Amino acid sequence: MLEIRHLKTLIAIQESGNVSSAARRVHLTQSAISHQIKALETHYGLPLLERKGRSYGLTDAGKRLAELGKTIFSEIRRAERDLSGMHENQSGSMRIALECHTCFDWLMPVMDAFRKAWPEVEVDLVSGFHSDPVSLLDDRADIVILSDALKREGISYHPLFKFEMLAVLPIDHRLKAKRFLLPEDFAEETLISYPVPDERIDLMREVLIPSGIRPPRRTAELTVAILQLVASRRGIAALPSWGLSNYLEHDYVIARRIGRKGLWSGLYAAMIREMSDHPYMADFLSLLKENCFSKLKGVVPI
Amino acid sequence: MLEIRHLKTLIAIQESGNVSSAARRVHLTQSAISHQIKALETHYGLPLLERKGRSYGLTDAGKRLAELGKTIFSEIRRAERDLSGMHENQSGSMRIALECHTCFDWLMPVMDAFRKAWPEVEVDLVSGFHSDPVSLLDDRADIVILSDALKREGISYHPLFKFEMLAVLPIDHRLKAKRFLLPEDFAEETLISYPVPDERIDLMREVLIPSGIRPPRRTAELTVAILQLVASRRGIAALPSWGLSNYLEHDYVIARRIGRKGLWSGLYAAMIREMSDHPYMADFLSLLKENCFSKLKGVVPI
DNA sequence: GTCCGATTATGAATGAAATTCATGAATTGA
DNA sequence: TCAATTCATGAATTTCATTCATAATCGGAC
Repeated sequence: MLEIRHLKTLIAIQESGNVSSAARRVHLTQSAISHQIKALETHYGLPLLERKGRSYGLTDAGKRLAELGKTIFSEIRRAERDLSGMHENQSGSMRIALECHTCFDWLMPVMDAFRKAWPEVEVDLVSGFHSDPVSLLDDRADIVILSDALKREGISYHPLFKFEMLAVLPIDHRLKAKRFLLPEDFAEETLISYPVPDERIDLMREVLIPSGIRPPRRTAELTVAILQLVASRRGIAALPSWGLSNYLEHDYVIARRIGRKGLWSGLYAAMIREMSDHPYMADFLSLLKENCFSKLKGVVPI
Repeated sequence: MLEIRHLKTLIAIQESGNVSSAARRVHLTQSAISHQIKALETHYGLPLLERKGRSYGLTDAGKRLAELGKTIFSEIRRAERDLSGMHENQSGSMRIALECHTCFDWLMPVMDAFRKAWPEVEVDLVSGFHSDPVSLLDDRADIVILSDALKREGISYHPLFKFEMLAVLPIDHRLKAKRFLLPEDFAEETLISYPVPDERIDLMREVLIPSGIRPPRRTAELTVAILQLVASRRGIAALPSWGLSNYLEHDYVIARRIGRKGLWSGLYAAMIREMSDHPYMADFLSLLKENCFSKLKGVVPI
């Protein structure tokens, strides 16, 4: 009766807080999830979801099953790693290139976990950015984390997640009363960003350039440095929501939506198609996804 | 990809030593098992079964997955017990009646495990035998372990396993050269058995009475006592193969097949249909089955 | 209050995929 | 060598999870 897929679903619900986005996460329709849960509930004769108006969470029983799921998945991964160890190909290289500066923040723990699991694989971060990041796969990198998936033959793209870019303002900024910012609002501000060309900045490419607005820019290498500049009123920035929660909670800065619907961006992992068969690559990908969804607030599956 | 059912299958193969009987165990055809294993093998790119002529077992990879299965199932059972604990009905009674004397031997560990898991349930062994054991369910027992499944309305029967009854002889018996015994062979022997009427002895009911042979009988309450009497040449007995392996290995007695095809008997658990819904009953049943197949040699699913 | 948007529930239809069926090949024991 | 087992495999079938279509529910905006 109980199947792996049920546990996957429950965990997705727990982590995303509602059925619809859990459905997206496990690549099913909302209907499928509802049916699954209902089947489980009638089987165990216990409610698994708490449907109290807006707040929608797992009951104790649901939580217990989600917990079961987590231990089971970690057991499965351990076993599958052991299996991979019985293969020949357990050594190799993994050069990771990042298009997105902020990604350093969550990539580190993933890399650590990976190194533990695959001590024979040589992991490297490829620094230096490129106008066509995919071309790095030709010689300099084995996997590229990038935000635009321009398909190219022979390259496989693995969607990681979607997230919102928020405008970051000092706490007492003149725009703080607005619920969301419009392109005009940026006209008189200095935009603080990573040191990359305009077209590599989502806010510029998607919002400001189309509106003909070109605010002065100032750059910093590290996310914390950008935030510090914002906090000290040197300008405003646009950063992924998931990198911000800590600073927002401590009232270091404030964040506002960009445009009525928000400015959304997606992250993908790209690699030479043949590479994705390598067990260690598959494992890295699953570590990657798992980590995003369980650790990063506000990320949504693509 | 990997699913619960695969793990069930692998464990069944490991415990039964070949695909066909594993198939019976999981209530599938042999073909289904083959397909399943093949799918797993191509997915992991590793062989899971060792097909070396006669000896047919799991490879290291297969063993690793079977191990994974076992830990997963024990996790699942733990979780499901916790879920049952969230129910109201966690107390109750469980009076077990046995038709088969030898069953005491393997029932004890099951009862112990059960008592640990369901401390609130009062477990009792109902002693005293009955010509119609099912009728015990009317008032004196909640579950009956019996060897013949005469269906009765409102009673649910749960097949446990099938096993062979072997004739047990002293090591230097005159019949020791025979590969199997025929009814005539019993004519001059004393039959040592549990103290129950002729019709309750499989050997009598199925073999000797139909052949008009009525050897003298002598009885003992305990299996060890019967074996002792046999070893000291007071007669021969017929006992389930799974209760014998210890004694055979130590050359305390020898065992021979009864009839060319052997004398087979089946064991069932019967209970009032409504009872089988109770979570603790379901749990007891699964403990029961699990225990039979993993601990008893030579038992086959029905 | 009610209209709208978002979210969940549910029955029926669909479709993918697991299972069975029908064989063939391989091995063993008589 | 012949029957009897056991496993493998491609095709047919059946099962059952998922999707589709739609209703119900709920909260917030006006």
